[in-house]
Amino acid sequence: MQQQYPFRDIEQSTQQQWETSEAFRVQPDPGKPKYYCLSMFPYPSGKLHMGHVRNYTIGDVLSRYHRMKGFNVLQPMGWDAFGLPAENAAIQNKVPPAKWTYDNITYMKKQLKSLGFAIDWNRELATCQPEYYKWNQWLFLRMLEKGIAYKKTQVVNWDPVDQTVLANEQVIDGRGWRTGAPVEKREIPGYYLNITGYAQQLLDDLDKLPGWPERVKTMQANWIGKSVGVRFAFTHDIRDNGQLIDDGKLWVFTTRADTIMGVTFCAVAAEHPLATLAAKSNPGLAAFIDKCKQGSVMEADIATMEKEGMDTGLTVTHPLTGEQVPVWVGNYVLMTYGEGAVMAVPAHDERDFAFAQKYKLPIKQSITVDGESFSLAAWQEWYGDKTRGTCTNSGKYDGLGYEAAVDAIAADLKAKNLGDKQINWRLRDWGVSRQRYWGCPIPIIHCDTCGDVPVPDEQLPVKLPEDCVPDGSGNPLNRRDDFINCSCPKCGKPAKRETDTMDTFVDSSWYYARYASGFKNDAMVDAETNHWMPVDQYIGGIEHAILHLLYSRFWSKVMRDMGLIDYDEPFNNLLTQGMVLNHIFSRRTNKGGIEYFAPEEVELVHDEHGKVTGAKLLADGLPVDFQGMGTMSKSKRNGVDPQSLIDQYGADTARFFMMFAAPPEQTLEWSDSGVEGSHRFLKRVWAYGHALSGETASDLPAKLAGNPANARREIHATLKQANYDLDRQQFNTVASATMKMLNALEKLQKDAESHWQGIAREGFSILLRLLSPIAPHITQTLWRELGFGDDILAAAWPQPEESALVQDEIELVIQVNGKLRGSMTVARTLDKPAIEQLAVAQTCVQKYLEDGGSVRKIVVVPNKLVNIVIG
RNA sequence: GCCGGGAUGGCGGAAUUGGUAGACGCAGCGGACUCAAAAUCCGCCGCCGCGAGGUGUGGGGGUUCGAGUCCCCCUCCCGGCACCA
Repeated sequence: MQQQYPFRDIEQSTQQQWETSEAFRVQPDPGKPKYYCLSMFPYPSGKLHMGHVRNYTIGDVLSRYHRMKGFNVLQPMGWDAFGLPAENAAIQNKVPPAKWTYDNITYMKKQLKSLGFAIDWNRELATCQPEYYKWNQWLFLRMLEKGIAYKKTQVVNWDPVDQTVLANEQVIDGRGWRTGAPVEKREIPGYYLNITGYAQQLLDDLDKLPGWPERVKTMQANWIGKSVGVRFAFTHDIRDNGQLIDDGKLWVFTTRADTIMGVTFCAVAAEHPLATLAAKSNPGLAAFIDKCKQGSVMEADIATMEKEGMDTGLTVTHPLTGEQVPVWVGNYVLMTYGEGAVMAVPAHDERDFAFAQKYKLPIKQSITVDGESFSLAAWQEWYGDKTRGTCTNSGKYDGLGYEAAVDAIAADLKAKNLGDKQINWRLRDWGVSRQRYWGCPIPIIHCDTCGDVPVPDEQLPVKLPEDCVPDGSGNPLNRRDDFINCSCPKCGKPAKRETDTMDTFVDSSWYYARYASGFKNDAMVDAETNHWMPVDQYIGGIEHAILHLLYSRFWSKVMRDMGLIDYDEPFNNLLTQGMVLNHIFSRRTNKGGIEYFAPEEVELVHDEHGKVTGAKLLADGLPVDFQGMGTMSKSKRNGVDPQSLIDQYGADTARFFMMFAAPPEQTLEWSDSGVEGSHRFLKRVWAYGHALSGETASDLPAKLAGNPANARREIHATLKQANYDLDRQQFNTVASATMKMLNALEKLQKDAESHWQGIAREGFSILLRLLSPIAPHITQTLWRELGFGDDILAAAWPQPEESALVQDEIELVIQVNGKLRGSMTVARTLDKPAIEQLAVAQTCVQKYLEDGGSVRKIVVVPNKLVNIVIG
C-alpha cells in the first residue's frame, strides 16, 4: 500500500472494477424495496460544467446511500440531445448537428464515468435516436385522435433577413441575434396540445406531492392561475361600416361580480376591436394605442408603471341597470387574458380607483362594511375586501354577502342570456411546433386532396436526416426533397411532409419512464416502468420549476389516460439544487466598457485579520473591482472547468468539496482553497488508513473508560447525527461528520493497555462507510486494503451503538438568571434535588447570593444545564 | 406591486423539540520540522478589555427561568410573477 494518496490510480482501477463487474446494472428485485433516483439529464453541449457535477454528485450520494441501506437502486443517465445549440454550432463550424451532438455525448460520457457515478449505463438513451423519438411521434398521433393535439395559427418571431423563425432567446432588444434586423411578428400554422384541459388535475394533484418544495408548487399553481368568476356582456349597437361589432356584445370577465352595480366605465385592451374602430376617427387615440402596443407586456417592473387610459367616446349598456357606460382604452388591460376587456369599479378596485381619480371618472360605492365609512379622499383597505363586505346601493342585491351576491347576479345575467359563471385559466395550450431542423419531426403529411394526414403507425418513425448543416437561413429540411416528397397515405398521390419539428420539452417529458422500461422497440414503455415509477427522488435545477416539470406531469397524465402507465404523478420527491457561483472581477476599460478577469488572474488583498480588502490583477499589480459572487458563465469569465479539477485533485475531491461547501438547495460558492482543504482531508484519510494497515488488529475491549471511551463516544455520537442529516439531505454536515471522526481518531491515544487498535478499526470502518457515498473510490480501496471486505457497497450501513453513547459522568452547565456562569461534572445517575443542591453550592452561584439575593427557582434540564433564578 | 425564501465571525456554513451560539472547513496569526522553501504537524482565532468582566445571531419591541429558534413591527437582500380584472 502506497504512503502517498494515489488518487489517479485508485480512481481508475476502482472504476475499472465497477465496469467489469457491472456493479450498477439493475433489474427489478422482488426481495428489495426499489429506489429510483433520477437526475435531470444533460444537454450535450460539449463538456460538463460545475452545475452538472453538483447535480449528479447529489444524485449519486443518494443512490449509494440507499443501496447500502438495502434498496434496489435505479440510477440511469441519458441525453437531452435535440435543440438549438447544435444548430448554432453547425452554423459556426459547418458540422452537422448530429455529428456534433454524438461527439459531445462521447466526451461527456467519459467525463461522467471519470467522476465515478453509480449509473446503469445499459439504460442510456439520447432523445435524438429514432428508437426514442419514434414514440414522441406515436403518442402525438394518439393525442391527435383524441383531440388533445390540434392545429391552429401561432405568432412567431420572424427574422426577415435570414427568412427564419427565432426563439425568444434569439431576439435581443427586438432584433435578430445574427442579422440585427428588426424582428417581425408573423402568424403561421402550428400544433398545440390541450394542456388546459388538464389544468384542474395539474392544480389538484399538487396536493399529492408532499415531497416537493413548497415554492415549486406555488410557482406551478400561480402559473396555472385558476380564477373563478363571471363572464358577461355589456350590449351595444356599435357598427363598423354597418357591421355590428362582436354581435353587439362587449364581453368582460370579473371575479367581483358582486360589485357590478358600482360599474362606472369599461376598459379595453389596445388591440380590442372597439379600440381599433374608435381609433379610425381619432388620431390622438390611435397614437395612444400605438404607444400601448409598444409597451412591454410581461415585465414585472411595469407593475408600478403609471396606469394610463383614453376615452373612446363609445358607450355600452349595463346589462342590469341599462345605464350607458363609457368605454376607455387602458394600458393595463391585456388582450391575451380573459376577454381583453374589463368592467371598472373604482369604488372597490384599487387600480380602478386610482384610474378614476386621475381621469375624474365617477366613483360609486356598492359595498359596505359595518363600522367603516366610505370616503373618496383616499383608498382604504376594506373597499376591496370581499370577505367582510355586503352589497349596498345595489337594488335587489342589497345586504347580500360576496358569494350570495355573485350567485344572484350570475343567475340574473344568465336569465338575460348575457353571461354566466366561468373559470378562467392563466395557463395556455402548449404550442409544440418549432420551425427548426434539429428536433423530432412532426408525423404529418400534407396532401392537396386529403389535407393534413397523420403518418400511419407502421411508417414510424419519421426519421430526421442526420446530414443536414443549417446555415441560419431557415429550416434545411425545406430544401431536402428526399425528406419532403412522399405519397399521401390516404389517396396515394404525391404529397409533402411536414418540416416542423417538436419542442424539445416533448423529449424530456417522458424520458424517465423510458429509462425504467425494458427498452422494447415495439412499445413506448412496458410493464417494468410501473415497477420503478414514480421516481423516488428527482434532482435538478430550479430553472425547471415550471415548464419541464409541468409538461412532464401533463404528459404522464395523458399516458395514464391512454392506459400506458398506472401512476398519476411522475416525481414523488423533488430536490432543487442551488447554482454554483464564483467571484466576478472586472475593470472599466478606457472606452467605457467592462473587461472581466478570470479568478486565477487575480490576487485578493487582505488586511492583518485576514479580511479581504480588495483585489489586484497579477499581470500588472493594479487593482480590479470585485463584483461579488455570480453564476459561472463564459461572458463573466468566472467558470471553472470540472475536468481540470478532476485532473488536478481527482473525482473524490471534486465530489467531497461539492457536498461540503453548502447544503444542496443553497447556492454554492466556489473556492480554490476550499477544494484544497477537501483534498487535504482525503490525504489524511489515506494516511490514517495506511498507518492503520500496519497495526495488528485487536478486539474491542469489553469495558472502556477515559480517553478511548471518549473517542468511541465521539464517533458514535457523530454517526447518529450524520444519519439524521442524511435523511434530511443535508450532506454538508455529513461531510463534516467524517472530518470530525478523523479528528477524533487522530487524537486517540495509542497506549499499550487501551486496545486502541480495536477502537480505531471500528471507528475507521464507520468513517469509511459514512464517507463512501461522497468519496467512493478512496473508501472502496481502503475498505479492501484494511480487510473489512471486498466491496464496501455490499457493507451494511453503520448504526450507532447506544451503549457507546452513555457517559458515567456528565458536564452540566450552570446558569444564573439565564446567563452562563460555570459548569460542574456530576454522576449520570445523580437525582434532581442533589443536582440543585450541588449547583447552588458552586462558587460561581454563591457569588450572586452574597449581595442579599435569594434563590427563587431552579430549572434543571436533564443532561444539559441548571438555571438558578436569583431575585 | 404581489407571492416565496433569506440576513449568524474576515469567508463558506453549524446549532432536531426554545436550553453552553459560532460545529466542520477556509483565510489569518504564532510555533515545530527544514540550510531554505514546499508539504506536514502543533497551538491561537466573534467583538471590546491587560484582566475581572462586558457584549454579541439585520434593527426595534414582546412572551419565557432561558430566544439565532416563538409572536408583533421595521430595514435590507435574493428568487418567482400575471397590471390577471
